[in-house]
Amino acid sequence: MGKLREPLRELAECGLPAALEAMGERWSFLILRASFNGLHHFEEFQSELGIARNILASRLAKLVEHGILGRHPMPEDRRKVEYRLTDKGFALLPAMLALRQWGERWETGIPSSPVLVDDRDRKPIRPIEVLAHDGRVLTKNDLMWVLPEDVARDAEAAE
Amino acid sequence: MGKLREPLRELAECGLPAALEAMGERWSFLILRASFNGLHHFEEFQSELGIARNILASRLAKLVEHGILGRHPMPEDRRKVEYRLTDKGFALLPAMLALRQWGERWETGIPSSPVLVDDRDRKPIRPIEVLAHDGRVLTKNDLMWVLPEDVARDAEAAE
DNA sequence: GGGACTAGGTTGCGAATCGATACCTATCAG
DNA sequence: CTGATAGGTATCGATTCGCAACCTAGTCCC
Repeated sequence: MGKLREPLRELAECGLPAALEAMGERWSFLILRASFNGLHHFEEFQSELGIARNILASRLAKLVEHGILGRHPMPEDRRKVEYRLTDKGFALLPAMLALRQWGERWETGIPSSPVLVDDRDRKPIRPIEVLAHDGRVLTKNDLMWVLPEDVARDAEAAE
Repeated sequence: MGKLREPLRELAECGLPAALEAMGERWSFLILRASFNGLHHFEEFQSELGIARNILASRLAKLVEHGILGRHPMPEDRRKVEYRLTDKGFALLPAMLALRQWGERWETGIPSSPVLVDDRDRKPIRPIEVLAHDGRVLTKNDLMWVLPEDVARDAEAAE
């Protein structure tokens, strides 16, 4: 990726700041992970994560506000509220996995548990990687940043 | 992913907390993005991101300490220091892209710029997704969490 | 060599955020 | 009615953030 012509001083618009606005706080990803793992209730998050109640309340509210979690009061026990991932929240799975996988590979060294598998054959998913249009795995020197207007048009049939 | 047998109360060990320890602060990902985009110097980060100088100094120090950025004093102008991504830092690219892509899709709606392309054909990379062992794209209902000991062994030849 | 300038920080201080703990309000079970 | 449970608030001290001013090498130019 040294292939960049000029340093591209203008980082310009990018979804990253927006994503960080929703997910940037320290506990947000951990709450999300807990959601992915099937936890739904305030007390479950609290005791699993050991987070302070006021912080948890405020993070849950923020995640709900951003449409990442849905807040569903339970009709059969009106003390209870279920927090469940929305589609938008679910769409954070690749980001969460990529981060987790990085931590596993470069920080802890120990394989995470539980593991996400394809339920067809129960084999673990592939590591999250950067792939080319045609599926090749791309590494450092295969990559290049360009402005959208310089992107090769997709000639559908082309080869 | 409702396929989970029991809610897996024990989230157990996972690389995520470790990753967040390194990258969990608000500016860390933005500094990283700037690095990916070819910025190398303190003043460049500062003026590009608009971050306070003391915060920038402390984030850079932390990223260096975690081995995500390397700090290289320049021999030909000894006032200057270059911060460059290490391999470990580079390995955060999928996480950064996944987050950015999520922000783009679910928050801003506008395509990010610059765009990362395969330098072979200049076509944009694929979106970051969860893939099965064999490359199929997996969605919500194809996924399942299991404990590592219950994972189907990789019979190499199998089908 | 001397003065101006530049790169990369550090220091101080007020404002916002975090975290632990205690408390509150519905609801439910017996 | 009584006690326990779920999901929060309120309070308060400890951190962290963000702005601005300042500092220190090293460089540039004459």
